[in-house]
Amino acid sequence: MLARVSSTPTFRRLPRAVREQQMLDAAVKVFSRRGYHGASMDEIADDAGISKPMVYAYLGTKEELFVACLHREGTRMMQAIADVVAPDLSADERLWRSLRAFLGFVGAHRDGWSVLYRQARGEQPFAGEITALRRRIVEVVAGMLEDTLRDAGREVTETELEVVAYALVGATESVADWLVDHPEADPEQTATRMMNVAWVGAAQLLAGTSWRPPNRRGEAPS
Amino acid sequence: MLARVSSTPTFRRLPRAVREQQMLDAAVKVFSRRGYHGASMDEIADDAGISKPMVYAYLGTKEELFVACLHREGTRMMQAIADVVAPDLSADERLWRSLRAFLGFVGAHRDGWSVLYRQARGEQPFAGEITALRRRIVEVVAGMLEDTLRDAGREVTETELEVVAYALVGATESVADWLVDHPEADPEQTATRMMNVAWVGAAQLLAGTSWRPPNRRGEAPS
DNA sequence: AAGCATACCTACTCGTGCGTAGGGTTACGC
DNA sequence: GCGTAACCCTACGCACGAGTAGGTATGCTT
Repeated sequence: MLARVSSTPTFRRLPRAVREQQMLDAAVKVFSRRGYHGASMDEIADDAGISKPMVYAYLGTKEELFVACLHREGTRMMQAIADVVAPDLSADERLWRSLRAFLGFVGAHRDGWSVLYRQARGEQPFAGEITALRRRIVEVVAGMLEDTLRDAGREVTETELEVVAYALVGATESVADWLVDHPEADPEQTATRMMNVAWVGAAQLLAGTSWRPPNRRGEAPS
Repeated sequence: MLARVSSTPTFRRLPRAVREQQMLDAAVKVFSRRGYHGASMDEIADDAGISKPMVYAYLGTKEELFVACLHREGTRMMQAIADVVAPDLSADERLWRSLRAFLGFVGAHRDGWSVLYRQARGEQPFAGEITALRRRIVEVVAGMLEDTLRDAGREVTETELEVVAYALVGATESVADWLVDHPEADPEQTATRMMNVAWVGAAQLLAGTSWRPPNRRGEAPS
């Protein structure tokens, strides 16, 4: 039995920490391309240049591996935002910087985060985890809105705030998706456009300019 | 071999069209609860009160079955909107009615459409189909915006329009999700809130009130 | 009443892919 | 140099679930 005929002797044994990162890189890549179920542990192991039992030894089951991917990429994304946002900034500036950082991040890693994120929202085992993350983000956004609103001396119910925040978050996710499959688009400019519709809308709304349903024809009042 | 010991003799043979609907009902239910992969054909058949080969005979493979679900629910949703929108209405009224109908529909079928929709966006085989549908909707929304904008005598690039439309669509989807897991919420009122942020934002924006990125500190101009 | 199409079933095959048993080899401490 | 612990492998067991083969009963037509 001839072993390792030729090929670069890159088969050096590597410390655990390094291999784990390589595995995660491979996993993110394969999960993104094939989806959670479409991805096989064999392919991930193969892509990481390692054999399957190693993956199990280091990162656990497929489900745990996916969570680990989600966790790493999610943390990176949050970090990218945290790096540019300081708590002493005004609410609109905080929102602007977050948006900029977020779309910049998505644009820079066109696969990876946003793809995993979409995957996770569908699959039962992860939907909960993702929903929790999403809720945290919504609360931050709602907080920003509330700050501005308080300065303007306006009262709004919590539900109202929540819905508006959900709308903003959803809009941003959607625009991020758009960014992912428009490689020629500039994240910076896209962020500006997004900020336009989001902030102008929210600001005007909170300032009191509200839209009311028309009652023109055939709408029976109760 | 005793067959059918007791139980209601509901085991009457039913015409194909009826059974197909029962199967689709069961499929939608199971797919929503378990997700595409989590659902088994056995469970769907069981839930429909029928055996597996029947499902294959009438609706084809699992993938085809899921597409059939998507198709039926999607058509129902589109129909709910088409029922209340006439082409001779003003753009804002068209948008308002669509929104109202959409959130009303989602609210009325709290599982079903929106859950399947989320599922489909993640899985590779259906992502294409869903993206196409989504694009059509985005184009409709973009059309509404363009109409209004043309009336206001303002010029905007197609890309700008597309991004704003994507933002609006994403925001609506997100709010729909919120509605799904807030059973106590009123779709009508939610639609109004949504219209507030969407339309006021878009209208103000297209009227020329745009937000510009601040250039306060340390931002080197190119 | 015979014929026939359609509705319907039980009981299989078989691929796929997760997870593991059990064993080799390299580095590092002593 | 020698033990020990970490790294890494080939090869398998096994469950699960999609899809099917082949046969039975029922109602509708003539």
